[in-house]
Amino acid sequence: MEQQNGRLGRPRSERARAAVLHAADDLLVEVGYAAMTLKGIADRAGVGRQTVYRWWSTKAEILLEASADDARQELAVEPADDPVAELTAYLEALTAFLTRSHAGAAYRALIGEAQHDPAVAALLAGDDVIGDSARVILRRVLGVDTCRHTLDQATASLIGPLFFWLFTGHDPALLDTAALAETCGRQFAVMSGGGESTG
Amino acid sequence: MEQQNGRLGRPRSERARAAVLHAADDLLVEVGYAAMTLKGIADRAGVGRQTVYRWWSTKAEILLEASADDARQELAVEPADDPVAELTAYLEALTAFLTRSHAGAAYRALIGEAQHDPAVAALLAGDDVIGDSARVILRRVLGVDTCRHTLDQATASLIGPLFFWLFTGHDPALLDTAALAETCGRQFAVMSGGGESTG
Amino acid sequence: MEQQNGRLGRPRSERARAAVLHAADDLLVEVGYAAMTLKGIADRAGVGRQTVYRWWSTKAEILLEASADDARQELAVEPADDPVAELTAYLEALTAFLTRSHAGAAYRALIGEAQHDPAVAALLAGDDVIGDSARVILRRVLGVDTCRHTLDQATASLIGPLFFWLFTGHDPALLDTAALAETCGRQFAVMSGGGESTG
Amino acid sequence: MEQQNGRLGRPRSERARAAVLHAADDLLVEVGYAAMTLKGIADRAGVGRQTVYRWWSTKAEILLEASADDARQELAVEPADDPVAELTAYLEALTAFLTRSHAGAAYRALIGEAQHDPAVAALLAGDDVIGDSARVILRRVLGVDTCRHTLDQATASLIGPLFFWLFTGHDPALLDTAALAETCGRQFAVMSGGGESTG
DNA sequence: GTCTAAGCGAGACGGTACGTCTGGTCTTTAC
DNA sequence: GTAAAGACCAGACGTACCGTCTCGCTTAGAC
Repeated sequence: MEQQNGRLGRPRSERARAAVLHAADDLLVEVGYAAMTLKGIADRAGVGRQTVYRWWSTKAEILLEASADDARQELAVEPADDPVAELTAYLEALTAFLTRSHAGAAYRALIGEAQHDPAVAALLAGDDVIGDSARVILRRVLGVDTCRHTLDQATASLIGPLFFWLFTGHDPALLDTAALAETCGRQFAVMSGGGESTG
Repeated sequence: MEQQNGRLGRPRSERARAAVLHAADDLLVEVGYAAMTLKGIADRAGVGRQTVYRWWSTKAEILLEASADDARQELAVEPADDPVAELTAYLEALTAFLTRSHAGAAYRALIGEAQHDPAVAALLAGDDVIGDSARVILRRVLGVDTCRHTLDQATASLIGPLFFWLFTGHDPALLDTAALAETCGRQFAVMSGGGESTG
Repeated sequence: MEQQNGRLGRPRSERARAAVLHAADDLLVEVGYAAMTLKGIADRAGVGRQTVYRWWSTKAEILLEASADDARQELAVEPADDPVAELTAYLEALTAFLTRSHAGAAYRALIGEAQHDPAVAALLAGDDVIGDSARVILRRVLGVDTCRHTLDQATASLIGPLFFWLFTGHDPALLDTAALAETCGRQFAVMSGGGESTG
Repeated sequence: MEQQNGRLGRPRSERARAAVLHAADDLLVEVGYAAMTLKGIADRAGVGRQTVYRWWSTKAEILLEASADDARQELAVEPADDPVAELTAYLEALTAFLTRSHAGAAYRALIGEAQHDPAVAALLAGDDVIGDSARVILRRVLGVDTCRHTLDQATASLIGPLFFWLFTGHDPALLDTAALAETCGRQFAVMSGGGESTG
C-alpha cells in the first residue's frame, strides 16, 4: 500500500499523513477556517512543518483531502420509489451536511474561499463532490443518459435555492425543502415528460 | 474646512476617507481579496495606518462601504409590463454584477468570507443589498403586501440557481437566465393565485 | 525627550535597544556565540523580531555594539614612569580582557568569525578597539609623532605573541608577559634610537 | 579489495571518502566556511547524507582531514646554513599558506571557529599542524633538546606578530617578515647563548 | 551458493532558525 | 483631537539545514 511507487528513499509515513488530516479537521471545528494555520496544523499533528509543505500546498488542500471521503458518504442517498421523496431526502442530506457536519463546514469554508482565491476554485473544480452527489440522484430521476449540461442546470435548480438560503445566512429550519423538492419534481417531470431523457 | 458636526478638534478628513475606499477598490481588482491588507490599503491611500483603524475594523467593512452604493445602483431594475421580462432583466443585472463589476467582485468575496467569519456574516446581514434588490422586484411581481417570509423564499427560488451556478465556478454564459425567469414566473403566478398582481 | 532628530513618527525606544544589547551579552555567556540566535536574542529581550532586524543586521553587529564601550574601558592603561612597566600592564590588561571579560569573549568570537566572514571582518576593521588601545600605549613609548605603519608593526610585535598564544588554545598562565614586554621594550628602545623616549 | 580490518559487511568506500573531502575543499573556496553545510557537501559529493555522518561529526572534522596533509607539506621548509634565512623562509611559507592556499584558508576558518566552539578547539589541539611545523624549524635553530615550553614560547615570538597581522585583517605585503625573522634570530641567539645547542 | 552483516544513495521524518510580512497598538510632531 | 509617520510586540509565512530514520541495493566474508 504505502511505498507509493517502488522508488528510492524512505517511504512516506502514513502516520504523519493521517495526523495532519486529523489535526486539520479538529482545528477547523475548534478555531475556524480563518484562524487555521499551516504551522498550527503541523504543531497539533506533532509533525514537522516541512512534512506538511512536502505533501500539501495550502490549508485548503489539506481540508479537502480530509473531508472529501466523509462528504461523499454523507451525500449518498438511498434510491426510493418516489422521485420527489428521493429529492427531498437529498435536500435534507445536503442541509444536514452543510449545517451540521464537520466535512460540510470544511466545504462551506472552501467554497467561500474559492470566491476570492482562484487556486481554491481550481481545487474544488477538480473534485466536485457536491455536484457528483446531485448528478447521481438526478440521473435516477431524469434517466441515466441525460446529457451533462441538462444535469448541471437541473442541479442548479434543485440545490440553488437551498444553497442561496444557507450561504446568505438564513435559518435552515425556515426553508421548506419538501416544497422545493416538489417544485423541482414537477419541473423535471415536464422535462423528462414526452418520453425520453432530455426532451 | 467644513467641520461637519459641531465637534472639537480637527474634523475627519473626507480626503482620507475617500482615498481609503478608493484604494480598497483598486487593490481588490489588482491583488484580490486574500492579498488585501489593511497596511496595504493605508499605504496605497497615502494615509496613516491608525487612521484606517480609527474608522473601520476590518477590510470587509471598508470594502462594504466602498461597494454598497455602486451595488444598489447596479442592481436596480426598471419596471416592465411583463413580469417575466422584469425577472429576466433582474437576473441579467445580477449576473453582470457578480461577474463583471468591481462592486460585485467585492460582494462575492464578502459572501465567501462570511462562510467562515461570523463578523463578516453579521456585517452582510446588517445591510442586505442583494436581498433588498430582489425584494423590490418581487414586490412588484407578487404584490406589495406579500409577507417577508414568502418574499425570502421567492428570492431563493429566483436567485438560488444563478447563485449556485456562479459560486461553484460555472461559466455564466452557459446558464439560460430567461428559462430560469420563466420557471419562476410560472411558479409565482400560481402562488399569487386568484390573479391580482401578475394578471 | 530623547527624539534623536526632529523627525516624524514614534522615536526609537531606548528601552528596546538596551534590552537587546543586554540579552546578547547574557546569551553569549550562557550558550556561546555559535548557539546565539537573532530569534533567541529577541525573545530573551522581550522584543519583537522585526525590532532587532530594524536596527541591526547580524548578531555580530549587536555583539560589537554591546561590547565596544566595555572593551575600550578595560583596555585603557594608566601611564607609568617605566615604559616596560606600562607595556607589561597593557599585556596583562589584554590577557584579562581576552580570557576573563564578557566583552573580551565577544571580541574573541568576533575576530574568529571574521576569519571566514568578510562582513564581520569589515565590521571589526571599522572600529579597531584593540589596535586603538595599543596605539595609545605605543605613542607614549615611541613618541607621539611615530608614523602609523611603525605603530602597526610595533603593535604586532607587542600583541602578536600573546594573541597567538591565546588563539591557539594555550594556557594564559604559562605565558611570561613580563618577558614579552621587556623584549619589546628593548626593541623599541633601539627603534626610537638616540635615546629620548625610553631613557 | 583490502578490507581495512577483518570486519564483516561491505567495506568502507574509498570513492565516497575522497568525494566528500574533495567536495568540502571545493565548497570552502566557492561559498566560504559559514555557508558550508553537511547537506551541501553530501549533495556535491554525490553521497548519501548518512554516509557523511557515519564517518565525520562536523564540517570542521571533514575540513581538517581534507587539509592536514596539504598543510604539513606546505609548511615544511628546507634546512639552510643561516638560521635567519631559515626563519625568514618559514615565515614566508606560513604567510603564503595562510593567505593563498586552500588548506590555509581551511585552517584560518578552523582557528577562527575554535574561538567560539570548544569542539573545534579540541580538534585543532589534537593535531597541531602549524605548531609542529614551527617546532621543526625551531629545533634546528635552538637545538634538538630544547624543552617543549621554550619551543612554544619561541613559536609565539616567531609566529605571533605575523599571526596577529593576518588575523586582524592587515595586508600581508606590508609586513616585513625579514625584519621579524632577524629580531627573532637575535633573541634566539641570546637564549641559546652560552653556546651549546646550535653551534 | 546461500546467508549475514555492514556500507551505500536516496529521501522522508520531527525540529528549529532564518529573514520577511502583516496585525494591531502606541507615541511622536504637525495641523 | 485628527492626521501622517513610523516604531513597538507578536506571531505566521515558506525555506533551509539539522541530525535521525527507513527504504532497496550492493559488496564483502562466513558457512
